[in-house]
Amino acid sequence: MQQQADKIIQTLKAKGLRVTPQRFAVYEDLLARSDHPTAEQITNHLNQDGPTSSQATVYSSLQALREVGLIREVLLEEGVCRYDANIDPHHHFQCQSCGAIEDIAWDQLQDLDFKALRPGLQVTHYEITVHGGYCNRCRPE
Amino acid sequence: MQQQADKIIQTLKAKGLRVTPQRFAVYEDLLARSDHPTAEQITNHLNQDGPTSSQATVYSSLQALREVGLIREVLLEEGVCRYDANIDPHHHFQCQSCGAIEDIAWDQLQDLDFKALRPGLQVTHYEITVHGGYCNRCRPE
DNA sequence: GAAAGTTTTTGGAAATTTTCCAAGGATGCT
DNA sequence: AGCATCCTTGGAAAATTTCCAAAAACTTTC
Repeated sequence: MQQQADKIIQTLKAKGLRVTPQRFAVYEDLLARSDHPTAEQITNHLNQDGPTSSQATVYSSLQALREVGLIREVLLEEGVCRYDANIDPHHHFQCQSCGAIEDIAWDQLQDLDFKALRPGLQVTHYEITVHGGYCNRCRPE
Repeated sequence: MQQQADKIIQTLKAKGLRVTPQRFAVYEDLLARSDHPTAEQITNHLNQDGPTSSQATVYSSLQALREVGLIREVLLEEGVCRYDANIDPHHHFQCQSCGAIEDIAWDQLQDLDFKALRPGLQVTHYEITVHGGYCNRCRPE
């Protein structure tokens, strides 16, 4: 695990961010989970064994990490901004029963052809959101 | 335009909603524009020539219209919930310069094949969000 | 390794957006 | 028209995010 910590430190430094315990913790937490937590969920998780990061710091850290491209937002529900440390291109699936979000690997869906779009519209990035079905936990038997 | 108004009234009634001036106005406004406005933008637009709908009513109307499936949310920016009266399946394009959102007709992108997804995951709906390029207003030169 | 110069953290206040509430008003049915 | 129900309203409340100035921490420099 020490190697993992070193790698996080090197990553943060490489992006020009100072390595503080709070920022480290936010990024480490996001890297370790795949449930696309909200800022509040991250704050609670970090502080569950004694206070380590204030609310304002978590927001600030998330913003800093997002600005340098280490994490990104996932917006699938009204009024809920979730975060994801998986910055490789990928798609999302949301369970229609419990709302859980899981990743869909990029190569599980074929590449799209944008030739039919109106001229002059050059695509830099796209993403597919899939609704329906049930996640592992909600699967009916 | 009278026919358009009658049609809106019939549509609302058919969904079991009472036709009030405020609810009519919210739906009419959304039908008439394609810029995916926020609740605040709708409120301001409706009240620009004298007060017609309170803030709470606009939110309430939007919620009622969404519950019966006449409008839907569009979530592309953090903390911003936009609304769209186009409920036919379609995709969205967001201009990377000004953030404007425009629709992409469903048949301009090929249908996706979900065979590669894990078993048991039946897809009920999906949607593609395209970032990049420039909208008509931001087109360079 | 201490001082200097930044950047970051913090708690609390403030801003923003959305929801709640109870009262009065409007709508659709008979 | 009368009635039951649903809707609107202003204001308060809730929920989420940002701002602020002071204190603390990180990095660099000497």
